[in-house]
Amino acid sequence: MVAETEAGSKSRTPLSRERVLSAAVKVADEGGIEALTMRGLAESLDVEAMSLYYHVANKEALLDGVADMIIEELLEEVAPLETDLTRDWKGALRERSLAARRVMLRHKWAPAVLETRTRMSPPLLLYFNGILEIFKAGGLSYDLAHHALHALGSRVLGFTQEMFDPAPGSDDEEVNDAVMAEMMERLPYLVEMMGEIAHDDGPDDTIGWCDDQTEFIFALDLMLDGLERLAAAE
Amino acid sequence: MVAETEAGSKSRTPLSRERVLSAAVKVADEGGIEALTMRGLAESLDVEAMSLYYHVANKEALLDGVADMIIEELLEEVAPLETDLTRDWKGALRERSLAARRVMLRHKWAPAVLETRTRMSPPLLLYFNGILEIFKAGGLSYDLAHHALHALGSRVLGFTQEMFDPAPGSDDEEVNDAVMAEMMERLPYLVEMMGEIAHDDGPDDTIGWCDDQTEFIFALDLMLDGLERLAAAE
DNA sequence: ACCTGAACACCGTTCAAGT
DNA sequence: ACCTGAACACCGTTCAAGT
Repeated sequence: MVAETEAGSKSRTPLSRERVLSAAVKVADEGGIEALTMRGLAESLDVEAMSLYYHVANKEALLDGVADMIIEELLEEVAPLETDLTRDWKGALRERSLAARRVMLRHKWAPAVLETRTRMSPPLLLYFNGILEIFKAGGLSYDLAHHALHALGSRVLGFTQEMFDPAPGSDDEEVNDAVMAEMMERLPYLVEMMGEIAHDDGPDDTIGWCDDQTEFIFALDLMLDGLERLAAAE
Repeated sequence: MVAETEAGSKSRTPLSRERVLSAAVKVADEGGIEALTMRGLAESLDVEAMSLYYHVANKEALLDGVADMIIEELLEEVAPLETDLTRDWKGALRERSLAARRVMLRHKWAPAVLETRTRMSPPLLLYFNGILEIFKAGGLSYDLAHHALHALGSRVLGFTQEMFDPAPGSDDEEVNDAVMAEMMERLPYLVEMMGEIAHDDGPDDTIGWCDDQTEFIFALDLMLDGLERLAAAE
């Protein structure tokens, strides 16, 4: 009787490290990183929690594996970009950073996870090697390239700490005059800035206040321009 | 009979929000952020875990409070620095960032906690207002100052993601030739860089590889110089 | 080789109750 | 007003046992 193959809960495709990690990414994508528990992950795979331990050592190792999944996706996103590095290393690195950012926007939980990983995994080494290739094509010394890697930091991986959510209590119209007056007094520059910037660039997104993409690019270009200048001076 | 005041475990000084938050910082300083549990914190205060909930709403609120404690320490560290902003805004901001970094080095767990806070607390607003004051003294427009805040990001708060620990398995001398050969082939730029940089700056720290302080300052100056150039062009 | 059940040592948190 | 005990719903993880 081999009929149980299609009988629903019985004999599902066997677990594997790959399947566990993919499922983990999916769980985090759908429910956020706090949804990624060993027990919840197991359930999403229609398996008992303890079965996972046969394929990953523990939760830390699971997160390490998940981080590598993201880096690999990043390598794929970046693969089709490689063209004439020698002609425009700055543009190449810019494109690469923006590609990385696209990946991170698909997995909003990923930056936080990557930041907690400390080990240097093979795919990450590969990724950094690719960035160094761009620097060398541009003629930077290894010394400058090394500093540049640190300086660009998480930006070459596609994320910056976005600092703060849209607004603390943006729905409270109850900013009474007393509070406002005190803010004017104690935080004059902040208040003035908010007044000035808010009008600036029209109603492009919901709040029209801080456009992450714009700020990401601003910082990226600021560093790339600075590096170019340093490279020229070497 | 008021003698129980000195009788040891009885009638200790009563809890308060301040005492809870200070104790929380101390626990994290001594045992790392993972030591900061409601139960552990309570024990350090010689109190039951549930007593904490009278002074903080929950653990998130506790972390919010702890983050504010750090920002306030930061404001104190930065207070004695204020001098002639108009003459040298870049230097002023540089000093401020380095002061902030000193605070973060005293509380190594703090950057990770601050990064998870989303709300804009009063002390944080005050801190940002101070930075804006510097930008304005330097003649930057609010538009540029706003971009600058985003670009400098966590650097004005004294931290950068230090990326990676000293080494993944730095104690294994077992890097056999096969592995090394494969690395040379797949990661030529990384291998070459490591060879070149390692010798560079002598045996200053243990590994002599990545000096966080140096990299922090490199990135900081890179951005400040870039901003200065943009400000001059405005 | 791969998966599981029962159990352990931890979490944060509620709620009714004590002083 | 401030603190507590007992209990609940969750964690990650071990270990001996199943197939």
